[in-house]
Amino acid sequence: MATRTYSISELAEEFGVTTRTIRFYEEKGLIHPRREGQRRLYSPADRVRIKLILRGKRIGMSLQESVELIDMYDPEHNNRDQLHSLIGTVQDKRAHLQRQKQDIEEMLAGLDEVQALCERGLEGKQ
Amino acid sequence: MATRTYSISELAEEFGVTTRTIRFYEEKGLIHPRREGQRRLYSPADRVRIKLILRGKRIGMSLQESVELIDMYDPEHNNRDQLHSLIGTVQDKRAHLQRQKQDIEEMLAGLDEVQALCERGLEGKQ
DNA sequence: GACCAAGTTTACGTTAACGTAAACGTTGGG
DNA sequence: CCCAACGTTTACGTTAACGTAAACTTGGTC
Repeated sequence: MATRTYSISELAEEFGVTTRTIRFYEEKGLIHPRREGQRRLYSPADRVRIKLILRGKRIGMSLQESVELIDMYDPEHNNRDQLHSLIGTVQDKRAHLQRQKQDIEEMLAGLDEVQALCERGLEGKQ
Repeated sequence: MATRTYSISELAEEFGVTTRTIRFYEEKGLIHPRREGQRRLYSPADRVRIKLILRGKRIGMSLQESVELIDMYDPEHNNRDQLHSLIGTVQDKRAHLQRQKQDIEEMLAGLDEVQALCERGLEGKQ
């Protein structure tokens, strides 16, 4: 089962970024595509990494933060101490994300308010 | 009822930022504190603006974006066209925020997974 | 009156995350 | 054979959001 690969422009278009961005992520050690001669060949795994990085960006994470989060998935952690400290990190990230989620919910509530005010304003002018 | 005011260092400490940051926000036109002689005096309204700006920052908004959102609350919009376009902007912001919220929920689900894996790992080593 | 803490202006420095441009390789089609 | 599309490296430029430092003022206090 020959695993699919992607070209750089293919991924750039899919994710709405430039090829420069994707090369930049490689420069920073965030991804490590294969090479075919000189050309980069991206695996589905590479593609997912990019996707996760961009997801992180959308909620204001730095590239480093995204990578740290992504790397929590792969099991380089073997012994008990590492597992414990990883669980600690997970708790921290969770707390951070929950705070962000609450911020967003407050903003959404604010938008509801604004919209209600707008509609009342329009009603008067009708 | 004499309304309370705040000094710059007071607010800086409350929000965990430097005074430089607060002055920078003023430089960019995000806040307009009164002056008493040379000193800046911040009103409760100023304080809230800073709070909202920092809330925006936490979810990755730029300062400009935060201000745009904050300014949606004050009614400078009088006529129907302005109200309609404001409602449109509200919809856009809402969509954006909902996307971010979903991103966060996905990440939280991912963290649950990681933690479960950790705990299974620890169980084996017990 | 000397001093200190808190505030002020001015100005240059810094970091992240790319943008932009130049100069070059390669490969499939007409 | 040529060129147009796609890719590559190298390198300098850019913007946002402050940090940092220097030099000055001001209000209280010992």
